[in-house]
Amino acid sequence: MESKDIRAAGLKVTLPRLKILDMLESSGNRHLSAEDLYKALLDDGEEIGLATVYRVLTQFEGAALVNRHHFEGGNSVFELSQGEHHDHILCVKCGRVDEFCDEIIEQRQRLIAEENGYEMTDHSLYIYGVCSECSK
Amino acid sequence: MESKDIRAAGLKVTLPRLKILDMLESSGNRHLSAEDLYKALLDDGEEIGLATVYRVLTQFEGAALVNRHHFEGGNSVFELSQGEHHDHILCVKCGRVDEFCDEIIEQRQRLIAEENGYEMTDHSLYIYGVCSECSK
DNA sequence: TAGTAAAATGAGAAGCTTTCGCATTTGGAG
DNA sequence: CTCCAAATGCGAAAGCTTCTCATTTTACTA
Repeated sequence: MESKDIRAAGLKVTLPRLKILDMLESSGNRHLSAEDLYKALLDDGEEIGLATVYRVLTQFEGAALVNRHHFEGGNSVFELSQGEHHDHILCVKCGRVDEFCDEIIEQRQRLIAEENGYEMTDHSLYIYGVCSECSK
Repeated sequence: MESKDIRAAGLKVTLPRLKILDMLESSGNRHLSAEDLYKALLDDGEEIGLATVYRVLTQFEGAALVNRHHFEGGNSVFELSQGEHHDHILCVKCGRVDEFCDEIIEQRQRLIAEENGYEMTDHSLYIYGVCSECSK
């Protein structure tokens, strides 16, 4: 029950928003596209519109409840922003996604931003490759 | 005259392809969207179709003549792949793009891929921030 | 240098993801 | 319980990118 998170974001606690949050938590896949989420909810018998899914995800992103990623060659995917920041490494064959944190890279990024006269607001790092399963 | 590059890619040397290459070289902006390129060519009085621009850029990408980037929140941009690999830092206010290379980050990425059992094929790193001009 | 087959082009249609507009419904404060 | 602002659902519309196909161009050959 995370109604408080929704309320804390200044949003009304509505059925669609709760359902979307539930789905993000309970789905085996931590990285879902809006379409994935929409279909999963329909399969569960929910009545919801795709536009609502997009709207809510965008609001949740603004409220830092979810993170949006633009993986190569496709649509946005969303994940619950639980815990600390992390980056992603993905398999170009099977689509598998793994997460990692690397403090050294984070540090270098801050340094590079500074060296170039930027105040860093965000960054995105994706490593693409072939996972161990797919390279057998 | 880089007809040889086009030919080396197994492509016929056609007017549109030469024009696109020229524009990528001569444009002050190293990072152009397909639309930018298309409009710039029209402004130069060329007769070319947008579909051709997309097609050619995709082929050039396959031939490693250009690199395609997906900057946040928008369309693809292309740049001539001259010289060595580099990453990008962009201003979220004015859209300015700077480039940088960081061997330490490159190293860490290779290490992380290895640790996760991936054969790295590619990676993309974008740092977003506010540039010195815009933060005044 | 002309002829020819294959490849490339241009224009518009179509595909996908995402957003918009608006009438209807819902949440929650009073 | 009532009511108003906020949220929803639906279809339409907006980008960006790709596809289709008739026409043109390239590069090879005679």
